[in-house]
Amino acid sequence: MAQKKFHSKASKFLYSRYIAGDSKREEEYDEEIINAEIARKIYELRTKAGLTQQGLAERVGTSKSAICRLEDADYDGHSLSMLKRIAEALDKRVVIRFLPAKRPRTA
Amino acid sequence: MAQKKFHSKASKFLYSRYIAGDSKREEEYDEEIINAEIARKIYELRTKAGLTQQGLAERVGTSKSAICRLEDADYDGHSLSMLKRIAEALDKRVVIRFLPAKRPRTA
DNA sequence: CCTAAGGTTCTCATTTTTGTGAACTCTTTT
DNA sequence: AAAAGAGTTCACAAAAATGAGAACCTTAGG
Repeated sequence: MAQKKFHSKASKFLYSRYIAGDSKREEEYDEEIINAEIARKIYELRTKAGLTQQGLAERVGTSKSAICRLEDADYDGHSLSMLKRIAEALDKRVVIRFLPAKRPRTA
Repeated sequence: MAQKKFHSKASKFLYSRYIAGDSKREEEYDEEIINAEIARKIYELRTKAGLTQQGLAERVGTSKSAICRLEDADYDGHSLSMLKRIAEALDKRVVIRFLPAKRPRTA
């Protein structure tokens, strides 16, 4: 039934970015990495909850295409309100933190 | 120069909510509490960085009134993109987590 | 082969968030 | 007292996210 496509996009993205060794522009990618991480987390939580995109969509009160969009690593439009809705639907809560900017510098 | 109004709103909000003993509807407030927390954190980070709303606004690339809005505990429109901009301006990074819904139940 | 489930992508109307300036309060400084 | 600095609030235009349906791909099953 399902496709063997895990969170392929997110992974692929993280890989290509991290391995690329583009260390000088890491900061620029930080933003995109956060998006990819969120996408992956949503995917993870959804599948672990045994839900299809359709199923989660119903719980959240939106459409499958909207869920799909959220699980796209390239999606840059995450809002806190949506994350909260997702979390609630999966019996989780969202926590936001401001941590010191990681500057691994020369790895 | 400044006003002696700390993060009064955030505090007031958290107080009134927590102390109210409205324990049966805590979940409903969870959402609002997150907003209040974000507002407080932004205020905290900004002042600790020795910046005025105007100063932070310039770094972020927006107006003082926009910053003021973000520090309002009742503001419900936080977007991840804005939080990332704020974080970047303050040399921080945003971390999002989905934690198990806290159900302190009968405290 | 045909069908259905799960997922992806596209488009577009609607809703929400952001940007901005103005007006106002309070406080400190000159 | 007047002016300037910091913060708040309001209103409205501009930009961005969401809602939703349709079309499409792929795999699993009958």
